[in-house]
Amino acid sequence: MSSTDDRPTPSLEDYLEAIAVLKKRDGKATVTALSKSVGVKKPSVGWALRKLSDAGLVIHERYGDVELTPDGARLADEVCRRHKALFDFLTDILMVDSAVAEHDACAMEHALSRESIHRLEKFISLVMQCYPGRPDWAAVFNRYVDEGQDARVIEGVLDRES
Amino acid sequence: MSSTDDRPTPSLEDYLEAIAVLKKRDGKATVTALSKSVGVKKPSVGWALRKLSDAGLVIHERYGDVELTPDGARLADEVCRRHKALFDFLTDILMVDSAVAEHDACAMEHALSRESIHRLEKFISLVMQCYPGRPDWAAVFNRYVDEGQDARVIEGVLDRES
DNA sequence: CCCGTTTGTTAGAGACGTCTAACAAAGATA
DNA sequence: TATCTTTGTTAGACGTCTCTAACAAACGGG
Repeated sequence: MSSTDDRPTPSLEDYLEAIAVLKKRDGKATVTALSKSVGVKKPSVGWALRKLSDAGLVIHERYGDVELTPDGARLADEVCRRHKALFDFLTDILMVDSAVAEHDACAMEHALSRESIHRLEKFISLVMQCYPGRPDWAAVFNRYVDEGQDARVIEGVLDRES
Repeated sequence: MSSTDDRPTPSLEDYLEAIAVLKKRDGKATVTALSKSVGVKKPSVGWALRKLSDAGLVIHERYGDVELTPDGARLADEVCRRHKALFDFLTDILMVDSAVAEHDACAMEHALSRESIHRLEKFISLVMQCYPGRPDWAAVFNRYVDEGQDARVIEGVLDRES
């Protein structure tokens, strides 16, 4: 029954993700950059940083840059992974327009349980590696998911079943 | 760029969906039933009904049952469709546990653009009808989406490309 | 027909997340 | 160093959505 775990609110996850992205892209995350990136005014960033700070997810001293704590970094990575999986699925598999996919991924990334995200990632990589599916897709995919096998093993399975 | 259109808030969409489901299941939607179904207290339902009523989506006279206006019914149907597509994808294709899928679908159903939902529905029906994919899945799927062809046509495409 | 139960509503409070307006600190430029 | 600009913070308001407590209408059995 533990599907969504305990996460920061969607809003706070957005800030967390933006901090991670900015740090990777620019080397640092400032209030102004966050404000632009998240699409809110600066006082809202201040509010969020206070919240994240209280939750032990960021370090932010007055007028300083924003740093992620280890917990914050871990959570930010998770959000980014969810975002990427959804975006990849939408663009690579459903072939949705990339701006729309970005938008949808942003909105959905807060709602995916660990179980679903895991299976979605597996699904994407399976489809990517192994376009030409064959009869018992369900069995193949299930095996892939359960055992985390790579493409070669799948190929064996497919051969066996085709 | 019109991807998400203008929708009621996620919260109001939940109420709208619940009304539609209850009307289908029980023949009517009462405040108490909505309260249980949505998982909020009755005054919250009252608040939502006021909002939906102001938006012209439901009719609700004091102490009476809730009725959907045509606009409300249309929107409710859209939400249900998004819910179903996500749920079907999670269960039938990703094979996520159905309780988890239900939970995730509920949470994501507010975030899918028309474009994505359309392609997702097509994808599901394609996979369902035509499990054994073949080489150029992308081309096949694109054609299917663009032209809304049924399984027989797809089979032709597949034959041509295998 | 009266009374208890169920159902629905009103009033008011409170968390979340945003905004504007005004101010304070830092940094650049002369 | 005095000032201008950029950046960040504070204070306070607002809209959404929820809750609890208290009350009012409707309903059903005696």
